[in-house]
Amino acid sequence: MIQQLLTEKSAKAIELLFGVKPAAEQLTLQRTIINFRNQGDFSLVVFPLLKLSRKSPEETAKLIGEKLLEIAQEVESYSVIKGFLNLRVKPSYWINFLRNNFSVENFGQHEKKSDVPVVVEFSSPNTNKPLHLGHIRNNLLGWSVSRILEANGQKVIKVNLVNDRGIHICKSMLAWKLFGNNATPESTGMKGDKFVGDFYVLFDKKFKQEVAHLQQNGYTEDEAANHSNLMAEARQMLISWEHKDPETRDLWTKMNSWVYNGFDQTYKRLGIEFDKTYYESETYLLGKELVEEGLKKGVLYKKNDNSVWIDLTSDGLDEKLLLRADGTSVYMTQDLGTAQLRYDEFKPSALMYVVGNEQNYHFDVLKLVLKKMGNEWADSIFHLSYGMVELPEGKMKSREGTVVDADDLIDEMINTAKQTTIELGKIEDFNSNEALNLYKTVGLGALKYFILKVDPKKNMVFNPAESIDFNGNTGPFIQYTYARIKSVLRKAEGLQIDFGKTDEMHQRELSLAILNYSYPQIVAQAAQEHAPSVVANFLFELAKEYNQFYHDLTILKEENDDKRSLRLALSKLTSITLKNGMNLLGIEVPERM
RNA sequence: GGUCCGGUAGCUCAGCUGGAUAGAGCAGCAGCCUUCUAAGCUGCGGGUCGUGGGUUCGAAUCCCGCCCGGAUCACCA
Repeated sequence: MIQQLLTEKSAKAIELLFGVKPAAEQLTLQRTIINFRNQGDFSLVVFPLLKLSRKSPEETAKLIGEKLLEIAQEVESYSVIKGFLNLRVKPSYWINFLRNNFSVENFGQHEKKSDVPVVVEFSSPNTNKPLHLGHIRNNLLGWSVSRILEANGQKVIKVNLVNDRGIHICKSMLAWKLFGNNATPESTGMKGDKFVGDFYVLFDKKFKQEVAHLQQNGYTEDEAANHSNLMAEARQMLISWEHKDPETRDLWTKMNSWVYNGFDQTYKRLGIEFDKTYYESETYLLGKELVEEGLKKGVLYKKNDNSVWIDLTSDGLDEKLLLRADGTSVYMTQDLGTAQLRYDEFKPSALMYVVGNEQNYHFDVLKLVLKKMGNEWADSIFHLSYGMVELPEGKMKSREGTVVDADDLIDEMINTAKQTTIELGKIEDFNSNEALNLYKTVGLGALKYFILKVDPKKNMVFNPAESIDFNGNTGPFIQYTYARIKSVLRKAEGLQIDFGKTDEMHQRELSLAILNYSYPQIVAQAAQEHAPSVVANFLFELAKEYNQFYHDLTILKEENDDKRSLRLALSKLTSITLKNGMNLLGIEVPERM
């Protein structure tokens, strides 16, 4: 890596000049800022070195620059501006890099690191309502982070944990039973998850009516809720379910299968799949044994009513319930159990959970409880906490009907892509199938990029009133750049790429080469930070750089064979980098658009 | 109230392991297609980086106080 090499040689130069080896933190080598790119490619900051040199910044920089010309064959020239030593790397270095990499299809893929997998859990929907924009962010993040880890040579197991049981599921079941008239998704022509979701909403509506009615008869709000027949029936249904009552179980199986059918369609459209799906109905009893164990070890304790707790106050958290007085488990108990299950099953190097930041506390507790019970592997638990997607006026609220439905949004994006494409007159020679594929690719590309370009940690704002852009820092911009390059490459087929004795490069060529060169480092950084946004922002920069290159220089019409070869190689490599990078975001890239 | 996260241009976001004159995109204005795809390129206007202190040769970036916004502190999941 050239940065590392230049840093090492600089250290050497300093040692030779001033007789002292500089500390690592005294050596900052950065990409030369854009305004001074004509002066060099990388810059060494000399201020921290003045203590060693005991000379002015300018003089120090000059001395180091001269010395580097002697001892670093990669350095072509230097210039000094204020306290910055700008170094120009010999073009032959980049040419050599291009020669070796310009047609490497898996450019950016790191070598396999180990067979020990990382387990990534994401999506984890409830089966009582359809997926919405928040789920989309979760799914895209989980998918993309998995791809990024894979690109870094790690083995990844993508798992989904479906929340398919509980009182909320019983609510939609009960509503269907009481008010559904045996309707089905087939009989109504509805998507299964939407169909079931409507009954969940219906339950809530009927329940509120009942409560309001009771309140009119003199009950307080709390009393009314407690006297609700509907709620009592839902609770009874949960008990029946837990007793494996056949009729209840049949209804449950039937309605869940409708939901899964709907989810599968959405996952497929998003291009997402899992290696393994867990169901809470099968795992919700796990964790009780762990609690027994914890009691024996004295890590947990029982209160008078027989409920089981852990005291985390000494760690700055609170007391946390793990088993109710009646011995039933809570969310935390289940999660302890599934974590243990997953650890036993895969012996992974890390257990990753892609879950919204509203659950930060939950995961702090989860990790701590496991740790206190003596599980060293608890340290490998990583909560990939992401921010909420909000509307300009704040949170999405189902009550106010402001929740942005996943399918609707996808439809809308594909539709906009269609309109835009037709307006621009891009598809005269496309057959209908090609055209449909293009709309899908571009529409989803816009949506996915829009979401993934934002730092996962941060909340983000989505304004339904403005459609997601197709120009500027967007997915379609990058896709367009790719298609543009492919068009050039198609026309260049048969041309020999052979850059014999090219020894000088245009600034645009240089920048493009260096950006591509840094892509593998970007992939590593994205993995380290668990941030697809790192890749997204890089790709935008690269696409922008290519468009400038494309605008300023000719490629096919260049008559000098060496220059044309260099530009074709740069084009080819850029297309590969764009494609591979977009792939890490789960975004497809069209050959023409 | 405790804990955690955030506050950068009208809007959406980069930059945050300290380094050069704080960057993009959108929106606005002005240009560039008989030339490899104009979903592109170029230019203009737009900033007390919430605020007050501190550390440093140097602070949007690190530390402390305060203000504002959000999340969370459930025998819901």
